[in-house]
Parts: sequence; structure tokens; C-alpha cells
Amino acid sequence: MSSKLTERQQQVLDCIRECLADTGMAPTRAEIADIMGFQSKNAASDHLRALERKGYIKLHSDRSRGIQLLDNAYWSEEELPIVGKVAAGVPIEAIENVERTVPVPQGLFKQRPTYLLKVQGDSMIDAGIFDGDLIAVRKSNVARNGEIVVARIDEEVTVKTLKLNKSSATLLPANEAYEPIKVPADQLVIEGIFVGLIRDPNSY
Amino acid sequence: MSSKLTERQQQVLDCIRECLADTGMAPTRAEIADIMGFQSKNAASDHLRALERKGYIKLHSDRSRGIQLLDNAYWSEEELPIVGKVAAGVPIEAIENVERTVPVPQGLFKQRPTYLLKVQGDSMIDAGIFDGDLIAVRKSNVARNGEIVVARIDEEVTVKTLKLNKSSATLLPANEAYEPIKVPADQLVIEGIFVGLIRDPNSY
DNA sequence: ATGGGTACTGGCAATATGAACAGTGTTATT
DNA sequence: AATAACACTGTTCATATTGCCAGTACCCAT
Repeated sequence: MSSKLTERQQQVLDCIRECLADTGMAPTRAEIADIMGFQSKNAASDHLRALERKGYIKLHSDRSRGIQLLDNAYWSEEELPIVGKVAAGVPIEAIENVERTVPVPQGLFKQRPTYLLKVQGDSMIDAGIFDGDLIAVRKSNVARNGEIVVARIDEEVTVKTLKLNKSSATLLPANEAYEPIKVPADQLVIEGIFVGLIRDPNSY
Repeated sequence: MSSKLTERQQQVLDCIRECLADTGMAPTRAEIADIMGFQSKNAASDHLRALERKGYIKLHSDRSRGIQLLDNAYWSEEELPIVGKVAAGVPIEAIENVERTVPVPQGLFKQRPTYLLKVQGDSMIDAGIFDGDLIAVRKSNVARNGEIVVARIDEEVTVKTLKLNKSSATLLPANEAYEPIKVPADQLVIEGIFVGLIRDPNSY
């Protein structure tokens, strides 16, 4: 259907999306020009016409901010992949690991998740994260003290609470049966931050 | 927080929601007046100012269509109401109790929830249901043994695991600090069944 | 080499829109 | 009886915004 966008057009589309997410209003041509760094409003106009021609937006003529996003329901739902059993050495975002996708609406969680991870094991049971739960993860390689993170140590991925010391980090389980894991700061790879949880008691 | 709306103001708010859902654009004062049947744009202006004062919308001055819906997501489709503190005697689905709505996509949970309930207290903590969690509830007046239910005893609403005996029922908490509640079958009112859980660690 | 799509600058006119001001009438509260 | 909030009509003015025309320049496929 919708033909491919050029890099610039994609940037303009992203810019519109951001405005929408930010203020709830579509931008004016002048605002787009301002954000994108154009000297002329008409540059934005041209891009908008291109985006409409390619089927990504609908322009309501003579209406202020009359830009309507089409195709992907950006503002109703976003399909997030569920990353399942993570094989050793495979990056967590590898497509091979995607079991299925689940629609997660924007704004369900304060922080927007990048993907979902199916929890295995009960090491975070005292934090209310159970085996089989889906956790919403925002991809990030940094995290703050006390946050629940998805971390990788030696090709293994776990969910733990992050405790930061001066030169090392500790991954804290939430289950007495498990021991805290102390990791030198340079061996720890943060994959993402826990931003939400979804549990379905009827799931299989 | 946000004070109560008059009927007219509610209608104007609905009108804005519809415009947003329909075209992706907030309406102008003239459009509101047109839809609502006002002869004067200023009638719409007055209502908008009232809505802003009461905390339902944000008006961006001097911007066309500068109406931003606050708190809840603007594009209502599969929005489920969050039922908060349930006052004694008030039916759980009373409109007065609706704090806000959250978009929940169909298919997120195996069983489709009817509403969301914000959990208060830690009586189900061992079942991974924490204070502040949102639980998705399917309205039902029957439940099977072992299911986690939303039940009402003497005008009070609680979330517990249901244990059915011959002539009575027991509501089982998941916290050692709480005692099981034995209820004659005819005094127990099932409000709904626990069908899912949503947790946002960043929610205030 | 020619035409079309992309990616802009710059400017102008028409209109869409918000804001402010001056009123009228009703209802609820003090 | 006075005050405030509500629910409007009607008008004017400033400015926000769109739409369009005229150019320039680059790249790609015929």
C-alpha cells in the first residue's frame, strides 16, 4: 500500500508523532519547520504533501493543524513483541526469540515499553513478579539504583533489583531462596528497565 | 482534584473526545458551537475555560485547536473504567467511583475484563497482587472454586481466593497476617472474577 | 538531456481561529 | 437581597495558519 518513506520524510512523520504524544496537537507547518530546522514553512508543506500522497497521513485542507495520522494505529495500540526464552549469546531483541506480539496501548504505563519479556522462575516472587508474568521492559543500557532491571551476565539474562555501589553492582533477587549476585561494573550489561507488569491467570 | 462537571460541560467534553477520535484534531470553538448548537462561539469558549479550570483539559493559548485532554487517554475505544475506593452500599459500577479510564486492548487477557479495580492493601501479596496494582475484573455473580474473586460482604468489597465448601464459602487471603473469612453461601455476593493484572511501577 | 521526485528558501494573500468586550437570563447559595 | 456560577448571544480585532507562486539545487532513470 503505502510506499516507502525517505529518511527525511520519516523524520517529519516522527516529528508529527512526537508533537501528538507531547501536546495532543498536530504541529503547524511553521512548527514542523522550526523543529526540523527549515527556514521555510513550505519545506514542511512539501513533506506533508509527500506523506499524504504516500498514504501515511491525511491532510484536512484549510484546517489548522489538520494532520491526521493514518495506517498504523500509533495512538491506539502498539504491538509489542514477547521475548521468550533467551538463548545464550543471542541478543535479547533477536527476531528469532519473538514468540508472539501483544497489543499494548500507549499510555498504559507511564514509561513506554520497548518489548515484553516472559518471566521464568520465581526469583522475584517477593516483588510480586511471578513465573509466567509478562514484564514490560524499556530498552536502556543505564539504570538507577533501586530500579528493577533486565540484566545480562555472561550471556545469561535475568530480572533483578539493581543495587549500585561505588565500583560494583549487585543484582538483588526478591526471594530468600536466592543469593544476591555481585558483579563488577564492567561485566554488567543492562538490557532494560522494568516499567510494567501484565499477568493473565488464564494464560495457558 | 478535578471538580464535578455540569451536564453541559460533560457534553462539551464528550464532543471534544469525539472530534479527537474521529479526525485526530481537537475542535475549534466554532466547531464546538456548531456541533452543540450554539449561536455564539463564545459559549464554547466559556465551557472550555470551565473545563480547564476544573482540570479536565489544558488550553494552549493562541494556538489553533489548542485543546489538550488531560489525565486519561484521549482516544477512547476499549477504555475500561478504573473503580477506586468503593463506598459502602454503592454498586461497584457506579459512575461516581470512576477515577479514570485506561485503554485495554481486547486480547490482552484471555478473558475480557469488564472493569479495572485499584487494589488497596496487601492481603493478597503472596498471590503477587500488591497495593496499588490494577486488577482486571470480569463481572460475574458466580465463580468456581480456587478462583480469585472480587467479593462483597456486608457492603465491603475485597479481593480474595474463593474456596467453596458444601454449604458455605471461604475467602482466602494470600498473606499470613490475615485470617480466612468464612461466609454463609447466601451472604456472599460475587462481584467479579480476577482475569488479569496490570502494574506500573512508575505510577505515582 | 530531459523529466520527475526530493529537498529546500522566501514571500504574499486569504482565511481560520482565538481572545476580549459588552450584554441577557437563570439557578443555586449565602 | 446580593453574589456567584452557569449558559448563553453578538461583535470586533489581532494573529495563527494554510495555500500558493516563484525559484534553486541535487539525484536518478529513461
